[in-house]
Amino acid sequence: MSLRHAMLGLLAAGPASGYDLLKLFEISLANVWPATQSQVYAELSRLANAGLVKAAAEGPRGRKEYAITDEGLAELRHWLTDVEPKPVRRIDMLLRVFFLDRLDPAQAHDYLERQAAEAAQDHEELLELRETVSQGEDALSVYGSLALEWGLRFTAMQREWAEWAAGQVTALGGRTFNPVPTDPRLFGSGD
Amino acid sequence: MSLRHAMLGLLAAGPASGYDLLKLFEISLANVWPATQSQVYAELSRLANAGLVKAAAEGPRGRKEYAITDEGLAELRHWLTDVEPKPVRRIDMLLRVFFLDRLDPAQAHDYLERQAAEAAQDHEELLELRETVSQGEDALSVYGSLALEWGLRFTAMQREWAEWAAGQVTALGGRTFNPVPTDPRLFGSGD
DNA sequence: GTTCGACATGTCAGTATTGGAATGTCTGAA
DNA sequence: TTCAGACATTCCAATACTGACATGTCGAAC
Repeated sequence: MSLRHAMLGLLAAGPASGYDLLKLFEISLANVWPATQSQVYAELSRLANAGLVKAAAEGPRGRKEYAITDEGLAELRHWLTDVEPKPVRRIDMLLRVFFLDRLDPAQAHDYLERQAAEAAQDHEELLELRETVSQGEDALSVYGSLALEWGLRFTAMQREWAEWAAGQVTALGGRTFNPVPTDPRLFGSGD
Repeated sequence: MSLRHAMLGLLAAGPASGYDLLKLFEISLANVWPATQSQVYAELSRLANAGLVKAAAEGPRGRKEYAITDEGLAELRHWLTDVEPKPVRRIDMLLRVFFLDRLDPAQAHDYLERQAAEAAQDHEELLELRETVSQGEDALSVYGSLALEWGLRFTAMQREWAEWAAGQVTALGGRTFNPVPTDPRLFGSGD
């Protein structure tokens, strides 16, 4: 239910329409929780239905502004203090690492070097983003900069790891492996 | 379509039943791509339907073993070499950081300290896992250890970041912020 | 000889996410 | 004046994932 709480979090800073929220998602939260139009509008209805937000004003072009309710604010605080965040569970980039033995060592090495390059580029982009954003003094910018620092550290770590792993693959060379055990000796010592 | 390719990757090491695959997911891939029973059996049918695997043998208790086909092997290699992995997009732990200004500074600090502790514990668990697994000499273990090293670096990074961020929040104290801009001056210089 | 637990597969309803289509309004620039 | 582009909402079909339910078999230990 993180989308729901992300929307409550944004609305906690002031009333907004679905359209506004969508822009806020794109500008501030794109790197931690992307959301599509259909998701935002649908969830806004559910939120209103649940009494966590209420219609606050109508504007031109059918614009509908919503404001967070006391109940919504309580729910947001509850989520922040009492519910532990769900850890990231699926990492496509790492999943593939398990199957790199199906490739030539040279191809496996390339894969890891590509990941290093990708991480380096992401790192650069975050540095640029920091320049763009550092003017802002609002809360989203201040706390957002903590998140940005996480991204910087993450991409740096990923780049270093991928370089290291590429080196390991080269060191391993084209050696072959014992079969993966799937019989009654399942997951024994591998000998 | 990562589940599909994860299954092809496992079947590339030898024939297996849905039940076998489920165990392999739990033991080897739980930290990078968890899968449930219903997912595995359903995907196995689709894979067979698409000609990427074929029924290889039947055993007691209705056991059905599948083997990867040449087409399946080609698809696996194509996925590994030509399709870039999808980056992780949703990070619940970081999303919450954006809304920490809705809490007392003390509570925000606690949140970050809890994340540090969580990361430290995950790090310990991975160290234990490394001891358990290091006996294995099969390919999943060898390449899996590259993935494990990623986890070790990731949890170390996360712990350090969270400690740092907790310190930042304390340094910021209880200061207040400018409102998040949502009006015509949208996302200006924040002044 | 029974019974418990591991082996083994299949189905279902509910939720989250994606991406696109459909529709219409207002404003500013050419 | 007209017309492109931003503003603004709603609905839909397809896919992915979760957690539970249903069903049955085999082997080993008691």
